[in-house]
Amino acid sequence: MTRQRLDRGPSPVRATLRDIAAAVELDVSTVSKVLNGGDIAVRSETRRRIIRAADDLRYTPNASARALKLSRTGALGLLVPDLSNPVYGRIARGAIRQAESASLATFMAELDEDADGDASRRLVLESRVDGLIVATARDASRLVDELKRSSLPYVFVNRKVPGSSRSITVRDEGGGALAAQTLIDAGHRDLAIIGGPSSVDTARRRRAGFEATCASNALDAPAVACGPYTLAGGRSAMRRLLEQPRRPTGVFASNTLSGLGALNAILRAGYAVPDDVSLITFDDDMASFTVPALTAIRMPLHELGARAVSELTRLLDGAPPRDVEIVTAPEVVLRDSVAPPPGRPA
Amino acid sequence: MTRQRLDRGPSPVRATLRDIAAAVELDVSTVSKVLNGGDIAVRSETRRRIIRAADDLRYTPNASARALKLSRTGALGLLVPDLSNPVYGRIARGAIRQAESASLATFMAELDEDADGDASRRLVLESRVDGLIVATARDASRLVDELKRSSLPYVFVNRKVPGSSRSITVRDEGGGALAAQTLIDAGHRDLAIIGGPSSVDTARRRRAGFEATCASNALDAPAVACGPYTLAGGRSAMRRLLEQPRRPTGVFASNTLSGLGALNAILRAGYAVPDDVSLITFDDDMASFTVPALTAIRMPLHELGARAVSELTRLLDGAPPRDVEIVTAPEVVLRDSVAPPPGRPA
DNA sequence: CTGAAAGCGCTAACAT
DNA sequence: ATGTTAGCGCTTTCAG
Repeated sequence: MTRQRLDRGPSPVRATLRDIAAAVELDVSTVSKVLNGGDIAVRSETRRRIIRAADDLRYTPNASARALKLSRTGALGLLVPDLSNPVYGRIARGAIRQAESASLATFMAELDEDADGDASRRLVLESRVDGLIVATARDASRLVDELKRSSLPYVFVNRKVPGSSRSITVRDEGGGALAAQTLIDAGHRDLAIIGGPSSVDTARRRRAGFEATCASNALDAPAVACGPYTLAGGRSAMRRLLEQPRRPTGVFASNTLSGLGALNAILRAGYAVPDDVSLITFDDDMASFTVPALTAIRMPLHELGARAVSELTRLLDGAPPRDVEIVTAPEVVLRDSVAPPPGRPA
Repeated sequence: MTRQRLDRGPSPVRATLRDIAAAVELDVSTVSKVLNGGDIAVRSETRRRIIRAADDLRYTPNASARALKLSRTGALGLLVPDLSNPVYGRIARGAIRQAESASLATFMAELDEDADGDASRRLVLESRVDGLIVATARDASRLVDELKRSSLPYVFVNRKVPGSSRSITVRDEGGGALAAQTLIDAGHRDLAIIGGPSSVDTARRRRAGFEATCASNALDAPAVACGPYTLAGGRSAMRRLLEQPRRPTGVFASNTLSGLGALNAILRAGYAVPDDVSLITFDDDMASFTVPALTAIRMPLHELGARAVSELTRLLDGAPPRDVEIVTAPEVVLRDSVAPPPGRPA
């Protein structure tokens, strides 16, 4: 049996190094060297011929072969809880683009509703990825165990994980603070916050920032109504706030859905926004669609995703993990839901 | 130089077939056979030992090696225009889950804003995927050329492509028809539609269904205002409709953003929804967040994504491509924006 | 400056 | 019932 590979016919589906080598009558190893590094000892005439042939044959290296040889796949995994949530969509966008500019392909998996994170775990067990970005709030301890065992680089995004310094976050405290300041600047002194579950660290940080700013402006502590970050959660939290003896005039809903729920509750209770109560919300996704359009705090989610990837590539290069807080300041997007409190027009 | 591989130490990062073979003192090929097919000629005692060892060593086959050998990667590519659009998020969800249940990993890339679809093209050129799902409205001819040349299976999702029978779609006509019927059932006779760009085939189909239902109910042809599927587009289309001599009492906005824009325009023009004009919109994503909450036509997007994957796997199995229309009927989600026309209470 | 050889982990046709 | 062999496409010493 000869070592010669059978002729694959006139139009090979995809050119390999061997095809190029044959075309220029050189060895595949030479071709490989030229096509990879740039600065190897090779006659420039030879180099030209090789490059030319590669071009003609539309050569692209086979990712599997390279991965097998190098133990590097050129791919990363991005794990999100829920793709139909635009917040994760925006984070994913940022990540995917950054990955592309680092020539990494992106596997995507949903981590919630995925029993034991099977899809994600397979990505690492089958060595499909060089690293993982975990953007889920849910407890993923099974997966994280697997990650530790496999010594695969990974980062968390938008959540701080105790005992693990590899979290990429945005300035949620700053966002909360900005919300408070915006209401205070409009003249409000009776503030309230619709918070999230205390188990969610972004929720805690937003609230902390809000409360700190109230304090530093010598206001009474704001009323607090917490609940799940859902439409219904925001609605019922808002109802509770409206029933308080001293009804707040400025309310911060610390999440998009909460904000929409809150608006809903206010309007249905017969109050006007912003005439009776001002409302400021978090994350900018649907805020412009309501009537009145909601003033909102916008976080640099796109950058968050991008940064997660660049931190991951740092790890791939051997750097030690670290926590990163995106310093880009949150912005307030002024729309129609914040005005001076009643009886105190601007 | 010996052919024996160097000892990798006590705790190999990831077990290979060779490790198992060593453990049970059999040949790797035997181990491979047992772990792959189930029904090969192997002593059941041997089989047990192998399975056991594989289990103990937590063996998972290396995807790159297998891909290289089999010319099958076990991965597919999902190309969407914009991940921050919840419509594509929902399609992606459905696709990813179905892929998982077919043991396929999912690469994700955005096709818009990606010069020449480079990321997507690399997926196919580098042989990273077994097939592609193209869920983008944009012209992707460069990519499609590449696909044809590479003879890689692919399907389009949510768009019919002329001269190509591999489109997975939902019943957009049915959705349009259902919108019309809903308004007609509420008593409306002066209908209008806010349509999309005529270059978008889903937009055309929604409109066709709407108009057909008007006709079959012996109504005058509805007023039509087309524009881009954006908030501003919907707003300005609606303004035009409101300025017409014979103002429509029932309006169908054939896209989510258009619907939001339309609501906006109506309210700002000083009309009430649904008292002065009823509004029904398309896609259910943000419709429940508005005040009043919008009645909407909900399409089976999740199923659309899932079906795209199952059609793709059919192609992978050698079946010829075909167009598929998801027969699951659109649903109307009744909320608060549709009521009988003014002067004709229920 | 270029080539020969070995091997990444896996599978499959062909022995034995 | 199990083993041998070859090779997928690539990179990387090491020799010439």
